[in-house]
Amino acid sequence: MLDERSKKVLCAVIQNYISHPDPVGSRTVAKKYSFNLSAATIRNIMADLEEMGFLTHPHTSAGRVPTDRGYRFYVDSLSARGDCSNKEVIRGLFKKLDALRENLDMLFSETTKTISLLSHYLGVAMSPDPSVTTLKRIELFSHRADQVAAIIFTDEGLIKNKIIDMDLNVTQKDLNRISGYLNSEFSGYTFDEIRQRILKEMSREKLLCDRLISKAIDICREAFFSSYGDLFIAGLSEVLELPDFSDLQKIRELSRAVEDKHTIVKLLDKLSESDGVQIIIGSENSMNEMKKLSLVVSACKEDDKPIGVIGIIGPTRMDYFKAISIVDMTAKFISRMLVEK
Amino acid sequence: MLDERSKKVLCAVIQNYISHPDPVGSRTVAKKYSFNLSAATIRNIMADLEEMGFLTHPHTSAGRVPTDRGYRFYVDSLSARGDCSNKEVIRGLFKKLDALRENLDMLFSETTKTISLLSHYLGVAMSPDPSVTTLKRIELFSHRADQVAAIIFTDEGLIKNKIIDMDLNVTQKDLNRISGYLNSEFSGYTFDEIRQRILKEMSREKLLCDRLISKAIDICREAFFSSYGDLFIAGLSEVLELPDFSDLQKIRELSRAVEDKHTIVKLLDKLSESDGVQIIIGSENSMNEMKKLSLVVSACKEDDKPIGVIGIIGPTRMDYFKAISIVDMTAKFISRMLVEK
DNA sequence: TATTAGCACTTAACCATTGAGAGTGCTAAA
DNA sequence: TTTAGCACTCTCAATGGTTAAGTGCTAATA
Repeated sequence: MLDERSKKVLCAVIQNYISHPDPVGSRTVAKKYSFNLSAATIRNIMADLEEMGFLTHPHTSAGRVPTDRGYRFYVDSLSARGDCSNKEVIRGLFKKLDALRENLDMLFSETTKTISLLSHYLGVAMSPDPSVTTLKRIELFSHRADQVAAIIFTDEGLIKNKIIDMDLNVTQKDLNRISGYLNSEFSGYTFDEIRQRILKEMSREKLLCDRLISKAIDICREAFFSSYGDLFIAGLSEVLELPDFSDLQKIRELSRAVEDKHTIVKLLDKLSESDGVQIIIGSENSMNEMKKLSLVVSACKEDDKPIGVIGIIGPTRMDYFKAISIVDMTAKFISRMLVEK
Repeated sequence: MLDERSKKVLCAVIQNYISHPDPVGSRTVAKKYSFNLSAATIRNIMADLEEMGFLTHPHTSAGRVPTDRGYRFYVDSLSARGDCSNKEVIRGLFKKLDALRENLDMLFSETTKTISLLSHYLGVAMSPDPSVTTLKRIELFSHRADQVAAIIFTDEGLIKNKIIDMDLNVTQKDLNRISGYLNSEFSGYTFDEIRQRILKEMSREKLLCDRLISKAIDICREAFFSSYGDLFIAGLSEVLELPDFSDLQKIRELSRAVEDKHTIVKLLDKLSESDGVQIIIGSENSMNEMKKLSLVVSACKEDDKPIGVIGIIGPTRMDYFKAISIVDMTAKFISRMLVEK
């Protein structure tokens, strides 16, 4: 449906627009990219591309600007991925290696900063959705009066604290028995599975007679009921330098999108299962707040277990090639690093 | 040095400017505030106030605008504090009561959101500087190969995880002995004191012979060496609605200030010792990034122990009265809540 | 002597006009 | 099928004139 020549013109328009935020005209394309065609011909082609929905007009006498569909075509044709051996990236990431040892949260938060510095867009990262992490061990301590502290270790190397309110006093001895029971019963299961099993257990009335075990189940319900991973975003000041966010209205939209972490979390959550770099352009996204932004993300995996999502948020007019290669490299780097450890 | 009338004019100018972001002229003051004086007289007074450094001129034919010194005078004369019984505030805060039970981090993060919603400025909160928190108990677990997880409970109710790299394998049994030793030795001391004691212990060569204890000291060094508290900031989209941040340059400055958490942490840290609401206006602040912003903060204390700092960051043209009362109430509310618990 | 009215002056903000420049669409010729 | 040419459209920046707000100063006033 698109002949070779049209494709080239489309890509030329997009590339030019990405590097230079003004609508691009037929003359520019004819001159800068060595088609042996006159401006008039290019003009005709561009008119066709517009009719097909790949380009638009801000107004009659302005050049062409890509639509989301245009970007999509461009991105899909960008097959050469990830191997832009950007030394800068590698060095930057190596420096962050230390942070990893500390804890995953630290790693993710540093990663977002690095990504944003490298890409000049927003860096995002989300630690794994707890529902798919696997319980390794749980330890319980009486904390303050009426409160129990649960320390949860996962196979992924995460440590989570939960403070649980209790309606009656429980001794440390009781807690030890409870944690013993929980570990023997639930260790090796994901939080999701544990939740489901708890629901089943609860229906067995026999167990409810054992006060301690019903207590244990209460604790579990609290401890494993945590919906989403943590979200990290960095680089707002970086992105405000872009001409795309030169007017107040757009900045407000952006800041709302960034502050409404819930939206982004839901979005990233959907993508955390898939492999490789994924791209969502503008309105392809179902979230209203993000309609004018694009996402380039990749899941990080340790062997086959998802251990988080990292990515870039930027304007639809984004340097997708650069973004893809940064995200790809970073995700692979983190995955590799975690396997080695 | 300032007669009663001048004071009143100054306050009138500032109040008007706070509620309405345009330079205020002599006519406005004469009309809106019932001085029985003509505009001309007000004009003379304003000229005097300008000479004394309380007001400025954006340009010759514009009205007056307060200087930082002017704001300072105004704020100092605002003695009626905190008792603006704002029902809204109270209700909003009560809702957050649940979050407290979870953990302090959650509480602080929610508090910033509430504060920003109520004030329409940035809400900030910093959890306590670890160096002044008191160790209640430490538990050690072998985590992954070569890694030990330290769970630190403080008297303040905080729980901290630290993952510590070990150069040699230690069994769980060893870890239990180590934690037993640490608890008997350091429980009840602040992190600062612990650090100092460790330095002393290390010089006693006798102990170094006991491999386990030297190991323990290694662990401590890692575990208690954490410089600052966590900083939470919320409400950027709120603050972008203000006319004070209507141009790009100012927004960039603001976003840089917000992203450079280190600067704010240092600033808040200085204020975490003092009692009551403290106010820093524009250039009174030593940090360059914050020269055009004001801070209204208060330390939260449990009995006499500092458990964090909360506050508001906004433009120098801030509704200080409202800000002060919100900060004061919130800080007192949190302090009270934590004592009761 | 303190206050006020009046007036000249300054400046920003708004508005309409203008011309240049960029780019298009269309037509007719190659 | 491609291209040259041309009329047309639209933005943008500069220009200039007008208005409104506000000042500072001076002279009159209570």
